[in-house]
Order: sequence, then C-alpha cells, then structure tokens
Amino acid sequence: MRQAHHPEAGQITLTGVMAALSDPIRVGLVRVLADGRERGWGELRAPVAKSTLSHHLRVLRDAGLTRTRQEGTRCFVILRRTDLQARFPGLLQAVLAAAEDEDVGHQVGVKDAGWPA
Amino acid sequence: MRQAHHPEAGQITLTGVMAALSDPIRVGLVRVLADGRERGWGELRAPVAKSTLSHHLRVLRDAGLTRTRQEGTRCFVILRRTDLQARFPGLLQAVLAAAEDEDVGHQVGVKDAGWPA
DNA sequence: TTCGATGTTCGTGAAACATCGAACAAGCTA
DNA sequence: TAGCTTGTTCGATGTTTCACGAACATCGAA
Repeated sequence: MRQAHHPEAGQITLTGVMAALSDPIRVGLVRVLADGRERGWGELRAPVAKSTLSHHLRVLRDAGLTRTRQEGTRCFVILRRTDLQARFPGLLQAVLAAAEDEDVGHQVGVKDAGWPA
Repeated sequence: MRQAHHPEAGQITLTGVMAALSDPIRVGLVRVLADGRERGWGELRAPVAKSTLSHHLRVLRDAGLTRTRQEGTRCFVILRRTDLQARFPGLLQAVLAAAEDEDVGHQVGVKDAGWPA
C-alpha cells in the first residue's frame, strides 16, 4: 500500500491508453470517474473480486489515466482529465461519448449515496 | 484467401477498436491508410514476417477499422473512415493526431513509388 | 499443366492478461 | 496490544496475443 507510481503527463503513451481502455471494466471505471469527482476505492462497484479490481485500477494508473491518492488506510481515485486533454486533445471526450452510446462497462458503478441526506 | 468477414458499422465495438489500436504496428498501418487511399497488401511495409502482417491486418479488419477487397490473387485495404466517424465521432481524428504527435508506428510505411514516373 | 506470386492458415512457443482466493501490510480503534 | 478495515501483492490457472516459419490455396502467366 505504498505510494504508487504515476507517469508524468508527457510520458503517457497512446498505445498504453488504448490498451488500458480495451477492457469493458476499465472503461466503466473511467465512465464513473468522468464527472471529475474523486472517488473512494470502496465506493466503486464492479463485478470482480477485489484483487481484480485492484489490478484494473493499477492498469489505469500505470497508463496515466487516473491518479491515486492515499489517505490513511483508504485511497481515492480521480481521472486525469487535464493531463489527458493536453496530451491527446479530444480523445477522452470521443471515448466517453462512444462508451455512453454503447453503454460499455455498465456493470461498473458507485455505491449509492456516499453522503447521507 | 476466401472473402473475409467484416463487421457492419453498427457492430463495431469501442473496446474492439481500442484493442486493435493498442499495438504500434497496427497504429502505423492505420496511419498509412489515413489519407483515405486504398493500398495494396504488397505495398505495405512493416518490420514483421508476412504471416504476422497478415495477422495484424486481420485484427484491424475484425475490429471494423479496415475493409479488405480481393482482386484476383492480390488484395487491397482501405480505412473505414465514414463508418468509424458515424459510430465514434471524433475518435479516429483524435487517435490519428495523437499518433502523429508521438510518431507511433513510424516503422510502418509503403513501398515508395507504387506508380512509375 | 506447371510455375510463380500473393496472402492465408496452421502449428508452435513465449509473453501478457484476467481472474480468483489467500496471505500480507498498514493504518485506525478499542 | 489486539483486532478490524482497507487495499495490495502473490501464486496458480486458463485465455489471448504476437511472433515466426512452413504448408497451403488461389489466381495469372508461360
């Protein structure tokens, strides 16, 4: 649970991003994060074991799509919109639109009502 | 060498396209075809064995990125720009721009001077 | 029909990937 | 300190991918 590695914006590669987005679960995760809000790990819902979810989040992080922050024993994930837009203008938008259209990764979501009332 | 299968425009999937574009050689092939011209198989140059090149072209075709046409014993490939634009507006453009910027698949090209003089 | 050119398919390995459960590490809390 | 929570890492397993050379199929030309 040590601080994970994040590539710099300039080191994000096209093929890396494409590979990361070639899995429906990861696309679903990106969709969940698309609103720009930071999400807690435990808030994320996906139909896989937690070790597998951890793996997918790692792939997204390594590809430079997300950033992970530690806080005590739990961690939070956020989409690197700005970095992605700078490196690959329009790409994220196009992917998100297509993902919405196809409803890719619909099985992924967030635990409803993170904040009470 | 029978007629290969091509998915219809509506059957092209986002993850399929992403997976197809997660390999530098295939991105290079798409770049070569990006001008919209139809290319002969033998015109294409890539640093792999011909069976491997055949494999990559098959992946692109199966993903719906290209269309292959037979003519006698040789075949021609063309990028399905219109279908892609209809299904995933802006995606191809964004990918091509990013690929140019990074020079992904620079090892792929065409045999120079297909037409004499 | 025989030959040559052009791609595809097959058989095979090596590497990468997705997935799981179990074990582990690190930080709160009692 | 002991225990709980939260993720990560490990090891195993099965699938997929990439790569090659060899064999094959198909067509045009001699």
